[in-house]
Amino acid sequence: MKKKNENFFLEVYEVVKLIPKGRVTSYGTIAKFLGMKSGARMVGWALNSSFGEKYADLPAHRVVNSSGLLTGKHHFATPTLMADRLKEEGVPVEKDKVKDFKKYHWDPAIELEIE
DNA sequence: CCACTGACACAAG
DNA sequence: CCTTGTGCCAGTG
Repeated sequence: MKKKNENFFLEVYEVVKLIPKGRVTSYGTIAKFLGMKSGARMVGWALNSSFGEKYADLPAHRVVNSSGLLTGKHHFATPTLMADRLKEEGVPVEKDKVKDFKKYHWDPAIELEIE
């Protein structure tokens, strides 16, 4: 028997860590990339489950919802940390939302294929 | 075992 | 564009 979907967590972390600077992705994209089409919630759950542990290196601020909205900013140390960090990375944020999200959207299934 | 919750996504109004 | 409702999987009480 397998070890449950624990591997799923690691996959999420890996993908998130692979997100290049100045780029953002969505929970649904990661979920789909991992094969969980409807597991978008699980992605966020996975992050929240390990956020603050050894995965502090996890750039969760680069992960937003399908609309580019910073839904998880409330879980950061400060609600402005996420938006502020994205701006530092070079991603314009407008009203807790990534500007030109489509343009900054990073898709592992595609980007990783090109590399 | 059942009910509620959650860093979402999609459809309809 | 915004709000509401439903579906999804897993965890917690």
